Amino acid sequence: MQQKHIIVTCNYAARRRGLHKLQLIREARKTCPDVIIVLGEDLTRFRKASKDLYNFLKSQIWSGRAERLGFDEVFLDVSDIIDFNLNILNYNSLSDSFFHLDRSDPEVGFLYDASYYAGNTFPSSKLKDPCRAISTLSPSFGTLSVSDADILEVRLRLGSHLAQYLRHQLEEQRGYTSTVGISTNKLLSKLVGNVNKPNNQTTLRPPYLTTPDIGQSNVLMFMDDHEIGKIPGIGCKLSHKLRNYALGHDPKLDEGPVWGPPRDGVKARDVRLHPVMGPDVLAEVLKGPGSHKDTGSKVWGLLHGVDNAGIERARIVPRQISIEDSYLRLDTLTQVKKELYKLTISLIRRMHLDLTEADSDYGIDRGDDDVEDHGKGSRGIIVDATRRWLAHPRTLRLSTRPRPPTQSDGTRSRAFKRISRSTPLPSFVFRLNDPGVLIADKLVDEVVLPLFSQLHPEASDYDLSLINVAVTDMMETASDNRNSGGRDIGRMFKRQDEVLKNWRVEDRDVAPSQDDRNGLDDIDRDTQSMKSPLETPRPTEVAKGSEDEVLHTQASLVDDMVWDSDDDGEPELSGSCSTCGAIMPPFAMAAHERFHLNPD
DNA sequence: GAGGTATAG
DNA sequence: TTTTCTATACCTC
Repeated sequence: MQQKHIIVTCNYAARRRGLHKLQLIREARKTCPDVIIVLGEDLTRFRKASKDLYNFLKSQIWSGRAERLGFDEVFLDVSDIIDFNLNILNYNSLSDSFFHLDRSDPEVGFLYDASYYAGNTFPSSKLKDPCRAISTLSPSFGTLSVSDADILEVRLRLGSHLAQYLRHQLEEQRGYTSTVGISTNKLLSKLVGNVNKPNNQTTLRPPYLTTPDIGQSNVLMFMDDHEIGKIPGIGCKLSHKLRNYALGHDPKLDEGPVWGPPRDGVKARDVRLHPVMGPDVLAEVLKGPGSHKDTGSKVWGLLHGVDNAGIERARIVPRQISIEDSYLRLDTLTQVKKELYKLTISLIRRMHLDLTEADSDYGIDRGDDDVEDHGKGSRGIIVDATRRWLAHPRTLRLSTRPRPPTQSDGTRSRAFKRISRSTPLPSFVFRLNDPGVLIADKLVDEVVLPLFSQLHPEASDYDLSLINVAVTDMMETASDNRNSGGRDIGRMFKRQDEVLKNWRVEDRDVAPSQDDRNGLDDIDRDTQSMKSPLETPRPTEVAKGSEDEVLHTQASLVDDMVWDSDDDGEPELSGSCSTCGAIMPPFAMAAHERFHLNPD
């Protein structure tokens, strides 16, 4: 798929032929003359497919904990499902197990063989040893002290079967193939998902701890062989510093333009086993602008497969929406105005697509927020008084990337940084029955151009390689509950009175003044205390998807470890739906039941 | 709050 | 040409 002069992404067939992401078009054609390149400028379809993928996967799990990573990956926390099935597992007949997918309906689920893993494992099992570790789980299970390692073994097996089931459902019901990793946290499940791709799944086998009787931890073994830069959370800056350090260079004496994979061969083990290495040394090595406070211990954890980050529910609305374009040359005000106008039109359209929904009672609708079809043409900005805003951004930001001035000594400065200015977003952009073109026009004149002048005060002393226009600082309208999985709804309703003071949820609603906003800031979940997966090993799955055809379908399943059933913060004033288990205030249940009866 | 850095797909 | 177009979290001031 092409953007500008670049192949931005390609499917596995193309990769097998030697193509890769961010490759120049001409290179790609040379490598693979019969390549089919499609323009990939309009991502509307992909956004929609991504949303569909996410909603589908989320609908299959109990916890509501489904987190997106990009368009095509989803982490799922399925701990509760695994624990439920673990508790009712009959160890005398593992081969004839039934996996329950519904707490209250024992008919819902599938048959499976709990004496082995579904799909691949890492390390791969040469010989199928179906009964390993299970011998210790005797019929007297209840009175025996079963080791954490044995429980983890079974939980991961269950996870592997659930993953296989979900992948099958995804293919049957949605037509997406997928790749999945199953482990106890996001880091491990994502990485182990890479072991067999595409269209496959891999479970990271125990032991997760190194012990005298069991032996070396598979987690360490697995992590140790990873290139330092392949570890999620260690990007090019950190890996560069780590490489320099591990190779014995004085970080200050680092020289040479480090580009591409500069120096290879530095693995996680090289850093981990480096003399005197530890969180403090790492903190020292990695410190610098842009690194966060905790970098040392964070990276030290990553090297050991430790990742305490929980799986976060996706938000109803994004935190920001931005539209950008890059240019070979952009240095006149006339050109700039034209581009700002184009970007602003796009931005308004995206705001309507992603920040509004069809109006409906209780905010519990049939999920039909498909305004996409109306929003396509460049002038086709939706004008629809029956829609309402899900969130009002309060800030508009304009960023540019000035082309670095060529130095007199011929050396081109490498700095390629963005600069930005922001300002409150005027409320006229929320008028749903004004033509978008007029809104964009007004916005450019009154807000965007002044911002541009702030960024570039000299009338014609700029050469821009990029412009970005963004809206940020979303104020969500609290009557929507669809991303809460039921958990926060009690709290949201408690706040509704205050919220309604500020927001007209109708056609002409206007953003409240900044002074008026009440306690919406801490609408986030209570902070949970989390344990290290290695201290308390419990299975997690990550599913990633195959990158086939049009759709990148990476779904990551993470089976718990973060949430215990006793602290999920459900509000007291709520009932739960007998069909789907969603938690909601009693008065919302009637409408919710109608939703089940009439799904589309 | 404002502006910038780092990371990811 | 460290590139494309986004999105997020977190840093300092």
